[in-house]
Amino acid sequence: MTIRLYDTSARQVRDFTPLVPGCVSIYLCGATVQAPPHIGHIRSGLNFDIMQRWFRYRGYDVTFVRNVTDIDDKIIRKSAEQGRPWWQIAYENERAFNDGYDALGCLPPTIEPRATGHVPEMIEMMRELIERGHAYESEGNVYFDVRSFPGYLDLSNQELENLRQPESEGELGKRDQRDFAMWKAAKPGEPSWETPWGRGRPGWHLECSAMVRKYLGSAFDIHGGGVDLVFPHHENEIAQSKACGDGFARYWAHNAWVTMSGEKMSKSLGNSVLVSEMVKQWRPIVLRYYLGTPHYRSTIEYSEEALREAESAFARIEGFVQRVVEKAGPVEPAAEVPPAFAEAMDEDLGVPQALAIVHTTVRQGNSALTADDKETAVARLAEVRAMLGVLGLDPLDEQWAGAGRGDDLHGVVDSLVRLVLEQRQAARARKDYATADSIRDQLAQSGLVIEDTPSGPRWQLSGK
RNA sequence: GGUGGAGUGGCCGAGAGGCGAGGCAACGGCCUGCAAAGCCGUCUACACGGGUUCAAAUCCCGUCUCCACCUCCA
Repeated sequence: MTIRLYDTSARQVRDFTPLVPGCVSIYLCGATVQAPPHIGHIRSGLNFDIMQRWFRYRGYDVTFVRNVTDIDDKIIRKSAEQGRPWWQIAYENERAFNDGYDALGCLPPTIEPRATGHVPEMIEMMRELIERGHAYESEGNVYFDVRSFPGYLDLSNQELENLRQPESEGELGKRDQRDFAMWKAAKPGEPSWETPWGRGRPGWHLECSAMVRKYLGSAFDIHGGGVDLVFPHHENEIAQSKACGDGFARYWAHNAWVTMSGEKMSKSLGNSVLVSEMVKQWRPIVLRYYLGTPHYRSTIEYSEEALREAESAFARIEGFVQRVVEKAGPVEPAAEVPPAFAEAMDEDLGVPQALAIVHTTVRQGNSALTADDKETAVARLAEVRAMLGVLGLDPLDEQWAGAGRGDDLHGVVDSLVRLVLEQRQAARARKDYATADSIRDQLAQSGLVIEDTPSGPRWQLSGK
């Protein structure tokens, strides 16, 4: 019954005990909105969406914060290149991210705070850190003194001495080259905010520390993000927050990425597959199945073939759902998922094993359907719907309603197809199979798959 | 150089000392006028070399290959 999670800082799976009984607070590092999302970005959102859903299923009251970092070097550079305000570029991409999350059925976070909306909180934090001797101002920049904080690099298990010496690029006045900027002095023409140390803008890490404190308090349960954030981003967050006296995150969860030909998909490598392109080629629910069902700590190697497999595998589940509903009418999800499914999910969100239970249940349901055992088939479907609901993959859930289904047209097409199928049934009755097959072929050309079942023919779109 | 991760059958993808996840594909069977869908069955694998053990994909030692992070990153 206890949920267990792999904790990056402990480097092992740990029992999850919430800070406040019955509640779980999650902070996920969301997007730096300097470009539209590729499927790797959305995978991260998806992994934590499933985490959120599982905690809810287990009865927790979930507070889920997913931030938007809407100011950074690249946004500023693009703004200059395109001659458009920084906030246009940031907001445009923020919308693209949200479109992606929505398309793949991610539940909205409790709040989605933006970095630039929290400058006063950042200033307050810097003031505290300077007072406590963990930070210093230099030429309008505010740097964190990494040697002043003994726990620095504990999360990534590194030694300060082993870090490669970073190149000092425009970051002058550092006491140690490994000190990082919390605040950057404004250069001419750059967006800037007023502070006690002059005008400037946030560095990359401060916004998360400030927003965590504002929305989740000085200590909270789970901090998530992609593995590539472990260092420097999360180390620097820890340094800032803990040096202020905050307890900060109690568990660290990091998702693996999506690779392309073995290499990490990333904007800078130019091997990105944009979500907006993917949803044109694949049904969103199939994309969700593909990106959401491997374990969150396993790399996904992108391939068209794997996507086609996901499509077939999901069609199998979906076919079962449809056949039961056609035969028995609407079926509500069961109140509880099968115990084996729950066990798998409890153990560090074992979605792949949990999915095996879904498939096994589908097979049992299909057998019941063949045996005309309606009661068992309905019971299995109720379980399947409950399990798919936790994974966000229930095709009957209203979140997917209308997606590619064309509600109004469906009825019209259905009656037209039935008319044609009556002709075919008549042909079959008089054993005129040439005509019957020809009708089936023509319907196939129109994109319809015909199946003859003991209770009559049924049709569906071939893309489903 | 430091730190973390990976190598599983035709393919994808779990597992982490015994009781063979699951899916896709293929093949055979049942069903079907033929199909489709479904069901049953077949193919039974853990990078390499040693070791521990009654028993190793799993633990230990060594080797190889790949990936990631080391101040842009989900």
